[in-house]
Formats: sequence, C-alpha cells, structure tokens
Amino acid sequence: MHTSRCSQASNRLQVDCSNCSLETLCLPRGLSRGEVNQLTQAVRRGNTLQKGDLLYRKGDQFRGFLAIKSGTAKIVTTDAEGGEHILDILLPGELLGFDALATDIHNCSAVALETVSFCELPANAFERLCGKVPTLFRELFRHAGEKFDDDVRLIILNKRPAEERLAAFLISLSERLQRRGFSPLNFRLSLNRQEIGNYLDLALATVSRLLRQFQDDGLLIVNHKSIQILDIEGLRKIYS
Amino acid sequence: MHTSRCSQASNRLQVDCSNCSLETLCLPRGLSRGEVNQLTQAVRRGNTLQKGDLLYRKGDQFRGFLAIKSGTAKIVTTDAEGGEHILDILLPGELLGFDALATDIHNCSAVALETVSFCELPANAFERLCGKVPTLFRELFRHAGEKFDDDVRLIILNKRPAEERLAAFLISLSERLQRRGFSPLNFRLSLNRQEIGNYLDLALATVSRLLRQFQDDGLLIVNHKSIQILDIEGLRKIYS
DNA sequence: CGGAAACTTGAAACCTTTCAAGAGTCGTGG
DNA sequence: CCACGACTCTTGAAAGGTTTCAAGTTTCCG
Repeated sequence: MHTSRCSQASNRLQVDCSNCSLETLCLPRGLSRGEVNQLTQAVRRGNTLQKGDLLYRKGDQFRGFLAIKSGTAKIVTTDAEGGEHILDILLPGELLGFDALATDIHNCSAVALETVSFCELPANAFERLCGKVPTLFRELFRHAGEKFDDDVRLIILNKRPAEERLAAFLISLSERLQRRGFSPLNFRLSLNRQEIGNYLDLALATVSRLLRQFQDDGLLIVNHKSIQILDIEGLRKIYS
Repeated sequence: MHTSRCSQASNRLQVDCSNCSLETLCLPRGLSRGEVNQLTQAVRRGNTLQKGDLLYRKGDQFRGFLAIKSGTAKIVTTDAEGGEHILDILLPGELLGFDALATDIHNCSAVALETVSFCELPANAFERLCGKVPTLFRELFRHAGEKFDDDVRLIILNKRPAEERLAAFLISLSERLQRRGFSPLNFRLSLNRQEIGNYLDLALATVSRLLRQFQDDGLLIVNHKSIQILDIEGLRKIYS
C-alpha cells in the first residue's frame, strides 16, 4: 500500500480560504468574512497526492474533513467479496469524509484519480470551531445534505437504461466542470471505461459501445479519455 | 412489520424520551440523563397518521426531524417523468428529515405504510438545543452518517442479481426487526410486491417469482405479506 | 356479493453481459 | 528510436437474466 505522506507546500503565496478560488463552492460558502478567517486558521492547505494514492482508506480513523483543491478523486468501497464499487467522483471544491460520520471509521476509501491537492479541516479543530462559528456546522450539514441528494440521484439513475445513465453522467460532469470554471464541452475523463462502468453499473464493453454510439450520432467526439461535446441538448434529450 | 408494541401516547403514563422503549435506537442514544431531559422538553410526541398519509411532502419546507415511534414509513422521491422511487423503509426508532438538509426543502416525501406514530424535534428547538447540548448535534450527525451507509449498501446491493437483492432485503428487515424486539423470523411486509420491486429495482413479477422460489427451496413460507423464515442461514448464503 | 386491486405464472422479447479476439496506446529499456 | 509487454479499448457474437405482456387467480373492501 502506498498512502504516501502528503508533501506540504511552502506557502509563500499565502493562499487561504478567503482568497481561494473555490470559496463559493467549498466550506466557506455560507460564512461571513470573520468566520472564514477563523476557518482559515484551522485549515491545513497544500497537501498533494499522486494518481492512485489514498486520501484515506476504508477502516481508517476519521481525522477530519477534506476538500479537493485541484484534481479529482473517487470514493470507493469494497463489498464482502472484495469487489470495488465507485460511489462518487469528486471535483475541486467538494468535501470528503462524510463516510466516517456514523462510526468515526471511514466506510470508504478516497483515491486520487490524478495529481490532487487538497485542504484539511482536522476533526479536533472542527469541534473547537463549531462552538465559535455556529454557521460552520450548519454549512457542513448542508454539504452532507448535498451528498444525500447525490446518492438519491445515483440510485434513481442506475434504474434507467444504459444509454441514459451514460448521458446523464456526461451531462452532470459537464455542468459541474462549468461551475468550476472549466470548459463544459471539452474535458478529459479521469475515469477509464472500467471505472465509468463500475460507477454506473455497466459492463466496460457497454460503456465503450455507447460512447461509440454517441459519437456516431454526432453528439460528441470521444478520443480515449478526451470528450468533446458537440450537441449537449441532444445528450440531454436522451436522459429526459 | 407488526408494530403494536408502542401504545398511543397516553397522558397518564407521561411517556418521554427517557423512558421510551426506543431510547437506545433513537436520538437520545448517546445522550446523558440531563441531556435527554432537555431533549424531552423540546420533542413533540404522539403524532399519528394513517396508511398512505404523508409525514412530509417533497417540496415542503423543513420543519424538524421526525422519529418513528411505531409503524413503518417509506421515503420516496419522484423523477422527472413523475415515476416514484422508494429510497428507504423506516422502522421504529429511526429518524426522518435528512433529505431536507441541503436546501431546507424536502427532496423526498415520507409516507406511512400503515398506522404510524411519531415524534418531532422542531427545527427551531433543534437549533436552540445544539448550543446547550453539543452531544445532540454530534448524535444527529451520526444518524446522518448511518443514512449514508444505508445508501451505500443499497447502491451496491442493486448491482447484484435479483435473487441476492431480495434475500438481502429480507435479512436486513429481519435483523432490524429483531433489534427492535420483534420476531426476526415471523413478520409482515408493509410493502407490496410492487413496492419491494421498486425499492430493489426489480419488476413486480420478479419479486413474486423469487418469493415463490425461496418458498420452494424451503427457505421461508410466504403468505401474501406475511413472511415466516425457516432457514435464515440459507437465505444469508444466497447473499454471501 | 361484486368489482377493483394485488398477486401468480408462463412465454416471448429485450437489454446488457460475457466471452473472445484484435487493435491501439503507453512507458520502459535496450 | 524502436521494440516489447502490459494495459486499455473496441467490437462482434452468443448467452443470460429480467422485463414485459398477458391471462388467470386470489384477496380485499365497500
């Protein structure tokens, strides 16, 4: 196993939560200026990991909430037979760690899908802050709520035909990337076919076939992991 | 899911959170004696609804967390086409309301599957209490975490073959009923075939066929909604 | 008692998977 | 710089699990 110790970047640039580009997506979202300052002091910034490294591992003690600053990660768990199941894909500004809420032990692993940098709000700092910054726990609750809604979306989505699942996946990705300032029509998948299939409960071959079909239908151009969406409304129509 | 144990809140018995039979499952779970007393004062007890009634409706403003005292309920949401999707089945001692966490607007409806009595911790009382009873907030987070784990279980379960899904559903029900003092081998389903199928993403006909098959295999005896488990280990083996 | 709703059961259809083989891609080292 | 091997991806054909359709039966409830 390679849970390599994170390298802490030297902060000559003095990036903190109040001037972070993800301020409106991440934890500071609903907080006042003063509250963000308090948060800033508690957060450990500039951790980085490489593709395949674990942000945390299923079974680990909860150490704190994490926030993706750049790069992407996947949340996976394993079933009784050791099979892996991808439960979530995380983009910059999204929080991790909610899978430890019930028992203080992580129920999933978080794996970097590419080079990732992230921030950490240590558990003890969080508890300390909740007294001083009541909005903080309200905001964290809100983030937890969004995860619930995501779960609901996935549960419903995975009842639909394969074509709709993949279309919805691509649209959701596109919209989330746009919200983060990336191109919504031109992006690289950080998952391979196998992983997309795992997430959407489809066989690898089905994902491949459907991407081909979308391309043949003029909806997008796919080149390995790069996706160029040509007709997003057409895609949207598939998952009406 | 026969749940006649809890009687209607009668005034002479002065039922409160500290002497409720569900104390160890419900919200008071991790709280001290004094904390439970504070909780008791905030909780509104003795609400009852009939089969088909809504505890809350998708789109409603969040009013507070609810706890099932007796009876069962289902959490459902609707997709874009108006199709219903059952996301959870609630037994006595379980909390509802987490689907409003993200936006303060309920993302799902909660529907009584039979006569239900429940308690309510109003939203404003909750916020007031969180300052005074820090453990309460921690405990609610823990309950939210358990919902996450349930979602994960359902997502993984619904990737398995139909036979395993239904077996796992029955086992889970059996175990949860046992934890609440009901017979784990003899119970009534509060869902019809259609609803079980909806929850497990199976066609009504498949549920019917599988129950028949389980009976033919000597695993259980099914009679409409009544289930008598004969060989729980056999059932468990199906969902290894 | 009668009608609506829920359930059972068979047969055919269908979507997706599995299997398998071949092509393309990437990184490494000679 | 090319060759090699390990992966990943594509694609066809066959198999398989579930659904759909449909008809018949049973149950529930006014």
